[in-house]
Amino acid sequence: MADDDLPKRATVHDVARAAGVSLATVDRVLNGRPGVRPETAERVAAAIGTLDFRRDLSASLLARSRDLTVTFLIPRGHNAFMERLADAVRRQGRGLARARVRLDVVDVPPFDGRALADALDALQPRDCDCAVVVAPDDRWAHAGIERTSRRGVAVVTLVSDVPGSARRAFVGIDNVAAGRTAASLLGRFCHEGAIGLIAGSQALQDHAERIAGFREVLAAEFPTIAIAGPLEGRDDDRLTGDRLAELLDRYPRLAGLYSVGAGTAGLVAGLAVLPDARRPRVVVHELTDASRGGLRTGLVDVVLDQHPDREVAAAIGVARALAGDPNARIRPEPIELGVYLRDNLAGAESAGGERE
Amino acid sequence: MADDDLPKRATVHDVARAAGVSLATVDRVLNGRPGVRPETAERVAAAIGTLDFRRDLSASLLARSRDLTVTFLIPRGHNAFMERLADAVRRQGRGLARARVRLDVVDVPPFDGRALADALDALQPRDCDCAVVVAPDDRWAHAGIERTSRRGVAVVTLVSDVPGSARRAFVGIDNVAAGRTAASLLGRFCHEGAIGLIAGSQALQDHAERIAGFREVLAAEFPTIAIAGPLEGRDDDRLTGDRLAELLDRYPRLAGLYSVGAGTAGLVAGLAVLPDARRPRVVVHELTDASRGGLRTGLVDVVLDQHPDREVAAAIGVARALAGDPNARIRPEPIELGVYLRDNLAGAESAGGERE
DNA sequence: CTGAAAGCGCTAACAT
DNA sequence: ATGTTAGCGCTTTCAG
Repeated sequence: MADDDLPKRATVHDVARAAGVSLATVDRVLNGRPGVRPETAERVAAAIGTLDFRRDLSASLLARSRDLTVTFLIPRGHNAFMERLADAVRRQGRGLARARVRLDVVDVPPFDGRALADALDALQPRDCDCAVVVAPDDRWAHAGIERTSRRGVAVVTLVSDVPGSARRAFVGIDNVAAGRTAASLLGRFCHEGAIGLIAGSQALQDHAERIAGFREVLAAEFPTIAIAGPLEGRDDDRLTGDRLAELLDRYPRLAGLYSVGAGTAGLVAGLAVLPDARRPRVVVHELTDASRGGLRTGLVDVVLDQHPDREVAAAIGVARALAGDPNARIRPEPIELGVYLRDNLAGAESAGGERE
Repeated sequence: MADDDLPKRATVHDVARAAGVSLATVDRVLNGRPGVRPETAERVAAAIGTLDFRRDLSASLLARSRDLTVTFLIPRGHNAFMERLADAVRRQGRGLARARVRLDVVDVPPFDGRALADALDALQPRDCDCAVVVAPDDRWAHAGIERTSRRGVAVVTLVSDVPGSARRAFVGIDNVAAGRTAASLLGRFCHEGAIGLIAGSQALQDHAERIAGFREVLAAEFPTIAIAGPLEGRDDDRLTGDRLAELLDRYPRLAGLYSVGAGTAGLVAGLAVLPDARRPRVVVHELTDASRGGLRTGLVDVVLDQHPDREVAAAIGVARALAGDPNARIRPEPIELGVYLRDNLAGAESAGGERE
C-alpha cells in the first residue's frame, strides 16, 4: 500500500512548551505583536525553527472568525484582457467563498501610478490581507506599494512586475520569453523588410520586457530584418488603430507586426481594410474575441496568451502562503505562455470557465 | 471600494436551534450516522435546507484531527503518461500537506479490472475519503467501484470514465472531442488513402470515445479517406511498434496515423526508420519525451495533451466537495485539450512544475 | 434515541 | 511582559 509515516505537525502548544512560555506569548511573536521581550521572542523563534512549526491557516481564520481577503486592483479602460482578468477573479471568488477566502475587485484608472497608489493607500490591514496589483513601473506605484506593505498589507504584482519595489512576489508569464517567441515566429514568417512594433506603453514592465526579448532574438537570428517602432497605443482600440495607420504610412511594405499590448480590436479592424498584398504577418497578445476573430479570418497569425485564470489562481496561492507566514520566501508557480495558431484554437475554446 | 454584504454563513448551532435539537443530533444526520428518529432527521434536513447550511470542511477536519485523504490508483506499466500523472500527484501532495490534505498513490497493474477492484477493496473509510481511479470499463471495475462506494469511500474516475458505475464524477478531457480534433487535422493533412489507428485497448472508455469521435468526423467530412484498424498496442512501446510494422506491411502507402493511446516511444522509433516518402502524417496523445522528440524531428505532426496536472487538481477539488457534502452533485471543472504542433511546443515546455 | 461537554489549533480579551 | 481563559465551527465520547 502507500501509507506513509505521519510526522505529527507541531502546534502552538508544542512551541509554547518548548520555549517555556504561554500560548499568548507564542501568538504575539507569531503575529509580530508588541509586548514581548526580545530575548523571549528569540526563544520562541528558536522553538519554531527547531520544531518546524507552521501555523494552520484554517484554524487561524476560524479563531478570528475572519475570511482571508485578497483585493485585486485592476486597471480598467476598454481593455478586453483586463475584463477577462476581472472575470476570472469573480468566478474563482464564488468558489472560494465557502472556504473562508474573499476576493474583492477594485477598478483603477490605467497607466496611472498615482491613482493606483491612492487605491492602495485606502486598503487597511483590518479588511485586506493581500493586495494584488497590475501596476505601471513608476515612482508613485513604488511608493504606494512601499507604504501599503509597511501598513501590514502584503502586495503582489500581477501580469507586470514592479522590480525593486516592496512587492512580495510577481505572478505572471516570462515576458522576455514571450517577446523572444514572437520574434522567433515572425523572423521565420518574414524573410526581409521591417517588422512593426506597437506597445501599450513602455512604462509597463511587461511591455518593456517583451520588446527587449523581441529585439534580442531578432538581432541574433534575423539580422536582416529591421524593427519599426515601437509606437505606443496605450492599450486602447482607437489609438492602436491610429498607430497602425501611421506605421503603414511610413512603411507601406511592412512585412510583420508584433502587437505587444492590447487594443487588438482596433488593430484587427485596421488590418481588415488592407489589400491582401500589403497584409503583414501578425502576432498579438491575449485570446479575446478580437484576436480569435483575427486568427479565424487569417488577419492574425499567432496569439500569445497568458492564461489569466491561472494567474489569478497563482496569486491566491501566494496570498495564502503569505497569510500563513508573512516572512515566507515565495516561489509562485510559473505561468505557461499559451501559443495559439488558427489550427489549435479549438483546444483553447473548449476550455471551461472562460466566458464573454 | 468593493465591500460587499457578508451573509453570515449558517453554522451547526443555527441548524440545531432551528430544528429544536442538539448539536450532536445535527452532526448525526449530517454524517448519516444511525440513532436518529426519521422524523427528527427530517426536521434537521429541513433546517439545513432553509438555512442553506454547508459544513465548514476545515473546521470538520480540525475537530477530527484528521487529514482529507485522497488515494490515486494509477495503472503502472511502462507508460510515460501515467508516470506524469503520478508525478503530478506527488508534487501537489507536497504543497497540500500543510492544508490537511493527504494524497496517496497506489500502483495497480494496467488493463486489469480485477486487480483494480482488489486495490479498491483494500481502501477503508477510516483512512481514505476518496479514491481516484484510472480504470478499464469492465465488470470487475464496476463491481469494485460499487462496493467501495457502499463502504463509504467516494470514487472518482480520472482520464477514462466508467459510465453507469457508482463513481461520483469523471475528471478528464472530452475524449470524443479529442478524436474529432485528430480527424479534423489528419483529414486536412491527408488528401487520400488510408489513416491507420492504433489504440491501447478498446476496453478503455477513453480510447473507445476517441475512436468514435475520429470515425464520426472522418465519415462526415473526409469520406474518401479510409480507416485501417484499430489495432491494439496495449499502451506498450514494443507492442505498439509491432502494430505499426503490421500496419505498414498491409498498407505500404499509409497516409496518416492516429495513435489513440500510449506506446509513443515505440511508435516514433518505428517511424524513424521509414524512408521519407513513406512517412505518414502522425497525431499522437500526451506530451512526453518521446512525443516532444517526434515533434521536433518532424516524425510527429501534432500532439494532443490532457494536462495531467490540471486533472489532478480538478480531482482533488471534487474530493473536497464530496467531503463537504457526500450528496452534492458535482460538476468537475472541464479539462482543456492541449493541441501542440512543433511551432507552439515552446509554450508547453516553459510550463512550470513538470519534471523528469 | 438524544443531549452536554470537552477538545482540535489558533486567537483575543482579560487578568496578573 | 506574560499568562489564563473562552471561544471559532465541528466532532465525539459519555451520560441520560
